[in-house]
Amino acid sequence: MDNENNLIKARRQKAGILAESGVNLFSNTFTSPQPIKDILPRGETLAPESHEQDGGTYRVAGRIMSMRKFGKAAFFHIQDESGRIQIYARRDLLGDETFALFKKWDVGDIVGIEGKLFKTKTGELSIEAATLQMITKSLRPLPEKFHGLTDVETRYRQRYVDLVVNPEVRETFRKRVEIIRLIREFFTNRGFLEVETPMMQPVPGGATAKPFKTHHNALDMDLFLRIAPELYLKRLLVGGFERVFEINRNFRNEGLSTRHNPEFTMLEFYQAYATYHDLMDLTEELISWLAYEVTGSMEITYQEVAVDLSPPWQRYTMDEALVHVAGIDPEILKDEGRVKALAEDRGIVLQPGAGIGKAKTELFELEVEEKLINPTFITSYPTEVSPLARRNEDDPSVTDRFELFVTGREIANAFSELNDPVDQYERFARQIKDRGDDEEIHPELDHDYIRALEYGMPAAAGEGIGIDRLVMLLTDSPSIRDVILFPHLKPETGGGGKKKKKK
RNA sequence: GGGUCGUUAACUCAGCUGGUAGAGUAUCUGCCUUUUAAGCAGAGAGUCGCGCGUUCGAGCCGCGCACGACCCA
Repeated sequence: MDNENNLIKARRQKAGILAESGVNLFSNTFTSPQPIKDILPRGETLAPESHEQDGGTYRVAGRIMSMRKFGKAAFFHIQDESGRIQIYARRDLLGDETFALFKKWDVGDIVGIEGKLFKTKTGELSIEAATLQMITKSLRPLPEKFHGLTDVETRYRQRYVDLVVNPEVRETFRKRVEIIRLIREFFTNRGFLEVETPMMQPVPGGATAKPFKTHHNALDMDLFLRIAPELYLKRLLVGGFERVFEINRNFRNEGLSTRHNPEFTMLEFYQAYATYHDLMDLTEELISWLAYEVTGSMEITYQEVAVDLSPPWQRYTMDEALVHVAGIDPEILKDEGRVKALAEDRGIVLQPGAGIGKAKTELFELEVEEKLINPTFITSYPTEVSPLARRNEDDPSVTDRFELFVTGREIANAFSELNDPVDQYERFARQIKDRGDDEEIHPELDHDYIRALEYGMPAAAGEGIGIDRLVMLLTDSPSIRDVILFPHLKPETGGGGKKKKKK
């Protein structure tokens, strides 16, 4: 072990001494401790420097987070999942032999304590240890108690340490769990069925993105990690499930950033006999409710910017947004040539085949998106950029689609679904024909999906909400890596001496 | 992919104009039975991310690489 420093050596030595004295360093006999949180209220009526008279013995287990040793006594804090409490250990109560072994305990060890409750003269509720048990000896020192662990790289790579020492990180991930639980509750209460569809797909579809490729050996066939569950969920509408949702991972083989992880969690839901207007109402209700449940208010702060999630939310067509938010003359929007000229004037490079719809979308992304701080629905997306959405009945150049933006970021994407198999086939075929060597568009057509549509899919609306970005918003987290327990990082091996040591 | 910044003890960080490595916490030893970042005295602990170069001499200057952060595409 060339990576051991003197701190780890000291701990190994202490562990050795304890083991020679008959201490089990990894015991599993201290069962069913009480949650620390349940004990804390008993301190409310206790006076400083007094013992609880009729409380009996308490039994707690957790990790030692601080240690103040004296010659013949010590104070330390232990932390379990629910909270933290101070323990007082004194030699005259524990006996010379036990106390001598106790002196080999370190911050980071996981231990079990039994004893009576009392309050110190400074008023802190504490347990006076009557018995002590080593449960797990820790061989690595925890980060320093005052500054804690702040190096983001180490925090992401060694999330287990981050979780031990940074309570706000534990809180963020508890909130993430709560948000997902509430989403399930919300949809289940509205008659939606939670389903699981393939993560490994022979033809990846439902989005425009580069997929990860894998291989099934026994079948000797390539498979792709899904970029979206959409086409399978809509097959379920064909099958007669009228309201379905799925919360699971999508995988996209693209760059990493504060907003992109190669695997990310998506909520997708589909409702038969509904339109995208219904989904706007539903989305408004869902997210404002989540904010209230999780943060206690619909008015939140994200990275020091105030965001009001109270309904109703602003709704603009893309053209309206270009006029009202970007300040573009509405006359220009009527003319393909002038829109393209404006786009090029703003530095946008349009592909040869691009039409007015693509140009408007590019202008929107450049001039409007980041200005949409409070939740805003953008509707009437050009058909050109919406291969799976239903055309608007009055204006076939746009689709019955919306995207939701909050703090300048896309949070949701929804549309009334295209269910005409002929139209869908033609759009797929055109995409494939025009794909060139674009890896974001799969060269094979999903014939089975077309076949499903030919059986008839009820009119429906569907939506996807990026859970990670939603959790970022509701937990005020600046990076997607702050809301994913184990975000993807490059391997830490290689020349780096520091990295090697941390391994 | 491009730019900027960062990487020094286990953790958090200093390190001047290039002159041979520092602090606090943690660790070890001694004292200490109501502490709260406990205290007092002492000690040990480093491949300065990696490599090449410039130089009498590099943590510091140059080039390349790795990893990370932020911004841009």
